[in-house]
Amino acid sequence: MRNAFAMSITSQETTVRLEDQVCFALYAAARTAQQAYRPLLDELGLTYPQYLVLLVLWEQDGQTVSALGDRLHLDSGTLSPLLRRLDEHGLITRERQSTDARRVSVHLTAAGDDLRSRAAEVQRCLEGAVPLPPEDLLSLRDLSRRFAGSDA
Amino acid sequence: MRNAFAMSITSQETTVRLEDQVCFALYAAARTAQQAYRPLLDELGLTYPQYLVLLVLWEQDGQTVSALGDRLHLDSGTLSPLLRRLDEHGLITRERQSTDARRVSVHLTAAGDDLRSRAAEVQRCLEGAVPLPPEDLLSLRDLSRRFAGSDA
DNA sequence: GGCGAAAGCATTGCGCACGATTCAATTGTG
DNA sequence: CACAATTGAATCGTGCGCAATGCTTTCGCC
Repeated sequence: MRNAFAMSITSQETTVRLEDQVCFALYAAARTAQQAYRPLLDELGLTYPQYLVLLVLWEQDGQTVSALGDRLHLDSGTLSPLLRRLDEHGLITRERQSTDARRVSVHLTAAGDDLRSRAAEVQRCLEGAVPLPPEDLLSLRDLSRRFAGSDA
Repeated sequence: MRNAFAMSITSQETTVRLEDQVCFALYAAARTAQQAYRPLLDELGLTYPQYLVLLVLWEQDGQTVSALGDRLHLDSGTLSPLLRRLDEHGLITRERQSTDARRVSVHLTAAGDDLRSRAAEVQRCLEGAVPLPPEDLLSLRDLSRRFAGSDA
């Protein structure tokens, strides 16, 4: 609103600066985070979204596709091919539920379960690499959650 | 290391909870931000990264591909096809510099410049839609910048 | 001037994200 | 029971993101 008058004069006036934008900062920070994970996850043959799926399955095995999607805020259009690749890599299996043949439950294989301890090492490697003090990380996490959780 | 013993008993012990992770919070928040922009940018025929490129060009026209990449933290593998689509949509033109034929400078067309005022409207629509108080948004932006800026 | 190294950009390949659509299976309703 | 509506997952098309590769151009250095 504040530049309403200036905007009416010439299009040169509406300077929306990139660096002022919260959304761009989030966009850049999220990609920075994934880049930090990449070299470590490469050794496990995982992408970051695949790692997140395993994280959810390690918490509780045998969840449905839509349950995974609820946790990760992803739909079947993203998860189905991702799960197919995890299946092809031998980390999970998928099977239609007998009680409701619409649902597909996702289960870890032994190989998928074995990655858990190696993934814990990934976490330890990254904890030391973050340049922000712990209290700022907590603030960043909580603010991000509130930002994202608002639409849920 | 703290769960090394427990880990040797059963793999159930290394619980890295998804919701505790800063990186997942950033990942989810960044996608939430893009989803907030999407319906508004759809009316302009833009994606969010395309909008960011135009934002940079509205600040200063005629920048090179690598200059845009520096601002947005994107490489030519991402920008080249994105710029080609903006070109095909008639919003920008690209031309090799005569002084240095390696460089390609990107210029707004009249149509690209006209989008500027409509984009300002997008900003105003979103400002009211964000559920966080302004001071929290500033905190989120600055923490995100520090998180991302550390690797620069 | 010649020539190897580096810069700048384009292309390719793969894996997300997401809207839209499709399809089977289930649920709800009369 | 019939049948319309809904649900759950898969598929498709488009557009990022990014590593790897290739190619032209420029620069550095002799």
